[in-house]
Amino acid sequence: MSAGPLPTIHEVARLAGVSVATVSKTLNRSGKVSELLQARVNAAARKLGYAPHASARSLRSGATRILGLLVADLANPYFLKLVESIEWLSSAAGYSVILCNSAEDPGREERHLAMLLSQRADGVIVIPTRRGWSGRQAALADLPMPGILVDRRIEGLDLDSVTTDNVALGRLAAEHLDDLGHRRIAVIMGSPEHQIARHRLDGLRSGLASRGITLDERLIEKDNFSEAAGHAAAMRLLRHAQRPTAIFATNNHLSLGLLRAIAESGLTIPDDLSVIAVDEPPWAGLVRPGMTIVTQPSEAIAQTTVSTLLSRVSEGRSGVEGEARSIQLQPALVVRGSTAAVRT
Amino acid sequence: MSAGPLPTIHEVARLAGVSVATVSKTLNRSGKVSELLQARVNAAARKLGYAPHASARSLRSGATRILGLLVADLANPYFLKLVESIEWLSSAAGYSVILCNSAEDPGREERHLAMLLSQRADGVIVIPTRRGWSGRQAALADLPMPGILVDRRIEGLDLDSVTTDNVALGRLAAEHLDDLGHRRIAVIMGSPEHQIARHRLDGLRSGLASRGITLDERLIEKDNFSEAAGHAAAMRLLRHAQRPTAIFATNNHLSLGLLRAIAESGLTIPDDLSVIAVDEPPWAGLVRPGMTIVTQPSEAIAQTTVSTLLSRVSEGRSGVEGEARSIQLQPALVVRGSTAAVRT
DNA sequence: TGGTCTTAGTTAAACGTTTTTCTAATGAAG
DNA sequence: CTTCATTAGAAAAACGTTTAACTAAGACCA
Repeated sequence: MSAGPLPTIHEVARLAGVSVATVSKTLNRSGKVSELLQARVNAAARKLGYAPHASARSLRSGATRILGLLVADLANPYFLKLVESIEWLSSAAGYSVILCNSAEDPGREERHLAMLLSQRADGVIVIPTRRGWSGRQAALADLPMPGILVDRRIEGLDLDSVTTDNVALGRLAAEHLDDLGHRRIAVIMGSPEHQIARHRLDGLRSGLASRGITLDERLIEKDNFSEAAGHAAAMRLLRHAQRPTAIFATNNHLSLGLLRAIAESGLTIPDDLSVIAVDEPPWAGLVRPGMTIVTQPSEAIAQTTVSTLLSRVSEGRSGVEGEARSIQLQPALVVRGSTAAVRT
Repeated sequence: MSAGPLPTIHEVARLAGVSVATVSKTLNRSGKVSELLQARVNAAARKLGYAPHASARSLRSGATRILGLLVADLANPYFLKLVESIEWLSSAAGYSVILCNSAEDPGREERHLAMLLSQRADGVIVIPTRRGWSGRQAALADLPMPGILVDRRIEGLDLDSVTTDNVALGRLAAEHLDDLGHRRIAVIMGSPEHQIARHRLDGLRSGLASRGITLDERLIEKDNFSEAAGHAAAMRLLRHAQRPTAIFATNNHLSLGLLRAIAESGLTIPDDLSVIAVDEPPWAGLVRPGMTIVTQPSEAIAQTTVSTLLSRVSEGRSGVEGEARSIQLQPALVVRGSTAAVRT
């Protein structure tokens, strides 16, 4: 915070003894400029510490090289991983990222979207809030720039999307538990209105069914996605007359609550109970025998998201409409010590 | 992604039957416009779905209403909390945030800084990387917009800063452990070159000293800040001939490693060992008796940061130089079950 | 009545780029 | 020696705002 006003392209041009057009062409490597003048221009620019004015540039050129990243909930470690990767990839591709946290509040989400529109972001990546989309798909559909949904899809909205195959995720858990001989399997599923939770449960159910096992509906705990809810649900399950031999927690918060409940009950994993969770929480190392998990391919999701969006961006706003790509990526099973063969 | 080109202020003006100046004044509530015309303008703007072009606006007005947020390491939960709060407060104040993660890489940090300069952010918030600042303070000092350092300070750089009083933090830990009668106190401090770690250690040492206790230098484990380092250090301490009765881990990653080591050793907290950590990690609930911690006031830090920066912004670039404010906020002790009176 | 003050509104300049159009110079071809 | 392309570079227009400078119309006053 010392220098006065920043140098403009005109001052660079004057110092180099050329026209502003030549400076622009040199700095952008567009058009033909002789070696000699290029050298003079570059020297002048360096000497003055010239930094092109992004607003002026985008006003004229129509591109901002800014991406909007609208996240439903930054506190969710899985979303955070996505944010990290997306920021990394975007900046590698020469784009800056405006971060917006909607904190699961549709109102904030809408305001942020309006801001990104005013900002003329070249593209918008949206991890949408769980609720409040019923009447507001329009806000996204009418966006004049390319947009892409991540992790959660919005029903009835014709937009590119990248998500985990959550049915497959549930099925992976089912197959693993069956392989270990489990029959009394419980699920802490979170909110039954949430599409993702439903898909995971469906996957589990159908996976078990295809092995000839019927999921006991009384062992499905539904509530919300908080740690407290996970804890409460776990407590109910553990007090059950016939305790389940395995529990599937469909989300990070829930599994944290589950683990706390198990610790408080003095039970031992996996001797008394097998546990399988979703995604690698940062504290996975704390669970003694290691956590068996089904993971979403966050890296690949980020990568696909950014490359799909950027390809739409370069297609131009004239990109052929009505053929939204909806990409599903496959989860993976990571077996560690928290699941074991059922005691006979 | 449906509508064609976005409407400009001219089209709003034409539809409302007024001049563009009148539209501008109405929308910005600057200058005098009659009720009648205001109504016509607002109606026209709404009808067309007009969203002012931020680049054009800032080109002319000189302000972008964008803040740059340069974070040393997004994966650090404490920094993440700061990011969340800062984004929240900024957006409440009408500013958008460009998020940059330097991932502790000075090179990335420098490139991001250049980008924020080009972007003409109105202000820049920097949580600087640990290393690589020796020769590069210039990059920050020469920034033509207000900047502010958070969490870490850079020696010899005359810039506003908001940090935790880390000496006080160490002292809090010292007093608590002394109150419980601990004498053999170990520290897992991370890198000794890191100012923050040094301050915390200094605080612990001086706190103990003022109670007449000398910190055993052989129980100070120095390495880096990774979980692995924390684990290794803990293992060494636990194997010590005379095991310490309490361990102070100065950072989130380190305490995670420490807890893992304790779990693997089959020791019980706090019966065999008291543990005190810094900051509330998301998995604090997993530790059975609850974690005793010294917390940094992340909310207050974010608040102070944003308000200080924004006041600098409104002071204008002519803000009186050379009187950088360096603000220190006080940590707090949260006593839970992981510390207990030493066994006699 | 004629002059001066306000006031609501318009006109036009300016912000710093990119890009289209134009110019002058060089060289090749006839 | 013309004529015609080709080329490197310059001049100028344009992007969409804000804002300074201007104008016309009342209102007020002597």
